[in-house]
Amino acid sequence: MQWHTSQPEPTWKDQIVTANSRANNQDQRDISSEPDENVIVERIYKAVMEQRLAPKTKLSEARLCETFGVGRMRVRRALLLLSSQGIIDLQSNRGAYVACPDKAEANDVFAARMLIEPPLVRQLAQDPSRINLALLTDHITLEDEARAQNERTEIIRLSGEFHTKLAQASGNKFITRMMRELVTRTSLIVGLFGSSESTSCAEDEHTNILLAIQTGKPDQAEHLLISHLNHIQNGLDMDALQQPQDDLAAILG
Amino acid sequence: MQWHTSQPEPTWKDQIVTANSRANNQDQRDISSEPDENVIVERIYKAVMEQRLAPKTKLSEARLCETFGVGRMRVRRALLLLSSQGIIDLQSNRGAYVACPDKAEANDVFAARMLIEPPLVRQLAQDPSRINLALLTDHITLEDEARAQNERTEIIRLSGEFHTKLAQASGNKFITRMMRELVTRTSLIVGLFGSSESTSCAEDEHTNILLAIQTGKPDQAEHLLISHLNHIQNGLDMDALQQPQDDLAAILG
DNA sequence: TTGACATAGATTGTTAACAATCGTGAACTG
DNA sequence: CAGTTCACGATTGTTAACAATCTATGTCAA
Repeated sequence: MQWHTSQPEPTWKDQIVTANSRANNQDQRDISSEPDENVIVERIYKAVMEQRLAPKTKLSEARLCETFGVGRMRVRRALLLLSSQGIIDLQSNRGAYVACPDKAEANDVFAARMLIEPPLVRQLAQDPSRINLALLTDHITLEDEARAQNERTEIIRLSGEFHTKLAQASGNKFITRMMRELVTRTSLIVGLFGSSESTSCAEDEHTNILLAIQTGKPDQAEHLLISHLNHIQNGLDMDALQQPQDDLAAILG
Repeated sequence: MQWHTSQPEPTWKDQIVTANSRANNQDQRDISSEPDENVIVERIYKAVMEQRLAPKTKLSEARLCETFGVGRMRVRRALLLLSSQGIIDLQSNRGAYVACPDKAEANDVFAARMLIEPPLVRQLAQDPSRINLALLTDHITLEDEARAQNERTEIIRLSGEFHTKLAQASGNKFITRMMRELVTRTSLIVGLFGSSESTSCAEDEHTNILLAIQTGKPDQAEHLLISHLNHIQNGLDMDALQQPQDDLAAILG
């Protein structure tokens, strides 16, 4: 949890490896031992979502190659894709670093979410019979289980992915991609600026939002979601450790 | 304009080359003769926005290499980025093809725009003094000029980019990226399903939307935009040429 | 001791040759 | 003649060696 005291070269190899201990056994059409770049992207994405990969962590090509047992080409393709999603920062001749959102970017993320998510849940609640409700109810079940067993990383990831699944429930590919990107950024932001207990707030807020959607109450659903987003944002201390973009702070930590 | 009778290998080399006849002479920090992959991405993006590159057009690596005078690596990186933006479809061992949205995807695009853009313009009109209004007024000027001189490709591109600039005016990086992607897809969709005159509708609608924003009328701005989007969507004939995802139709054309 | 400078190591960027795959067309067979 | 098979050319995917860049260490002089 103490990202802030980031070492110059943290040992994140195990973190990524264990992330796959329980691979999602669906959508896995290719069982070949050689994972393609999508698998690499997915694993790093998951590690970021679970706040196991700290911002500014260097992802060197050589390390990734031996971690995933892949050639350099696959790694470079994966890094390019991750950078296009804003998950990592690709610096020319200097390597790839986990993205480190600054204050302005954090504001943009929340502003974008405030713009998109309220109309989204309103729309979901307006016609709950036409959306993929099972996706959401199943998710709440997973969240409850993780919370009951106190699995920290699972809780953090699922807490964020609830919002991605709201978009998924709409069945709209573009909304889903956008939300996924915003939620990923939010995870990085919460890891950077969040208080130690605010990393996985929203105990029953997700449940209440889903309930409002299920029972077809657009106004209530929208209101609950706005409160929820405000709650997350208010739990941040934006002046906490405003790190500069270069890696000076990482060395001085 | 007759995309529909697509040849197996159209000669699009000149189309891309001429696209750069008037390179945007800003944000061009590197004057080296070797364009990096971003330039390639930008040129192909522009060609798609101007509906000069038809859906399903094959973009072979070798051709792109000689077109841009670049090594294969740059081209492949550019293609990967374009595919991550959904502009092209990257098929394993078969090459890169300009994306060809189907009916379902078109519906998703308009649904997403209906969800995002109305709240966006409403927000812009709520506080017109805090946004980048010059960006929009300048754009309208460009649009009028292009229309006055009857420059077809310019009109088409600017007509789409107005919406991107609405997002840009908000100053939000994420909204901008999302809108850019949606607008690009819309351009492909209009080219595929649009009637011959509906490709550049919205003669003064953009002007009126901007006016409502400038004068601080959120309700009117939102209403005008919704009408505008409906107008675009209604100008399409979704059963026009519902092409299959594989390239059979291209051969049989 | 401190600073600049130079060199060595490590890391990333690039290139070219090689391997694998796909599409096409000719030849063959029923 | 229709359909299948096979082989060739073209295109994409991969690898490994090479080049360029950056980082860090160590030396030397002030």
